[in-house]
Amino acid sequence: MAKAKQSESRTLAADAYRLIQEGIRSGRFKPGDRLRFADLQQLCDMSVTPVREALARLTAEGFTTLDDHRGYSVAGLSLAELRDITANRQLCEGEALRLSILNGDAEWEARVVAAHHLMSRIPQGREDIPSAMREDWEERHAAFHTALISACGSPILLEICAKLFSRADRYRRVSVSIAGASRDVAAEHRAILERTLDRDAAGAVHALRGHYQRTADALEAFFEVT
Amino acid sequence: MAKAKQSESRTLAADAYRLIQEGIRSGRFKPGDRLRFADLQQLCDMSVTPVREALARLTAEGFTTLDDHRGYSVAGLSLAELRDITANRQLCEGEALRLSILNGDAEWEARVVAAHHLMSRIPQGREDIPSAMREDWEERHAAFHTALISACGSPILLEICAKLFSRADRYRRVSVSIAGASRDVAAEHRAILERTLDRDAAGAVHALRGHYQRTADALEAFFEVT
DNA sequence: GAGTCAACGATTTTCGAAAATCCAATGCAC
DNA sequence: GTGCATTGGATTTTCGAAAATCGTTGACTC
Repeated sequence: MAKAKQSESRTLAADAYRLIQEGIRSGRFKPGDRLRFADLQQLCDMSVTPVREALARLTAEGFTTLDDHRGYSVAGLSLAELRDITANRQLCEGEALRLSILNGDAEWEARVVAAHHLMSRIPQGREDIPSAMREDWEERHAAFHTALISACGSPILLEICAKLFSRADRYRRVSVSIAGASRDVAAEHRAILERTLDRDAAGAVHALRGHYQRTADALEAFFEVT
Repeated sequence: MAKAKQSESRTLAADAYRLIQEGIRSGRFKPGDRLRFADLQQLCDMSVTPVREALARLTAEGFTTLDDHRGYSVAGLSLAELRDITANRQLCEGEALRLSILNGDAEWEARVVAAHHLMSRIPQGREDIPSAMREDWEERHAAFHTALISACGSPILLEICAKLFSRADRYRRVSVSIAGASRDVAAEHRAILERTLDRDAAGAVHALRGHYQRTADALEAFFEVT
């Protein structure tokens, strides 16, 4: 009887979800890898049922794929998908940002400024910072982008954006080493922030779309080589 | 030992998914209803595991909601959500249609024309047609809208649109009786078709957005009364 | 009478094993 | 040697029961 202690969450299935997702995002499980239940049960220290539920959720979010009676695998990465994700993020987050600028109040502005500040306190481009710090930056980076669109007023749009963000995350992590090389990411973020606070919707959306485009281009260059 | 015969699909979980979704869309399970495993097991004639997997999928798609340790319920319907779904369909399907017009070839045009023809052969506005026929029309209606955007070149966008479509479907079914009352839905579809074949992207997108707006308005009127 | 707490019943969640399915390897006919 | 059916092992999928959890009832105190 495996006696997993349900450390942080309310169900074992939720723990399994986190563990497996982490394994995929960190690269422990590589694209295309088959995910055997026996292995995952051992990793998560629990029975098959919660693992199965976790995989169902991960599949719905595009992290894994399911072949009937052949089990689950880690979803593959491809240039085509990277471009597709980018295009849809530009569309959806662009619109969400536009709506936020239209609807957002002073509290929203405060959230955006605060999130940006937290992110700017950690240098991202440097190579020598410990990975724990990098992890921290990723988190604050995500928080900044979430704050930007948080006043759009559309729960569904926010959900779509969140899913696209976490899907894009896998691509970002593949190529951490080259990410900040020749770009001034901080300046791009500042530009988005300034135009947002100026309530310049068109300018802010343009800056955001450009930001994503440059991120995708950098990753694409990395992919070509590999 | 329940011996479900796995009629059409490759796994029992897939059968359960279909059965429960049908139960929700048909109104057998009403918004807010709690979905007890005991009931669903009896309905589907299978054990708890595949039912659980089906509910996980349905939850990811917005048909049901999950409270930890309190089980699943049918997602509620609300005016706010209807408006939200409509707005996002206008955004996403609008863009998908624009891209399709940009990229689509003659084969795509043929698919669109064919789908429209099939749909136009069934009168939708009439009250006295059997529900089986109405079911048929719904199917062809969905096929028409799918065909319109099928050449957009973005699998992710197509997936988003499909999910939004099936979510909107629940609202449509609540109010079948008033649907075609004071509108000429067929004319709206024709307008979309014509502008699409003319490769008039802006016009086609405008017509599509208007189509969804009017659909939502009609449903909204129904909701207000109820 | 209002409030707290323990025990119960209903329900979900998880388990470990059985059944079903797939893939690869083997044997056989031609 | 090639093609086809068959068997075996590995893996997924499903089962039925046990464990955990929640909401409620009822008793008890203040």
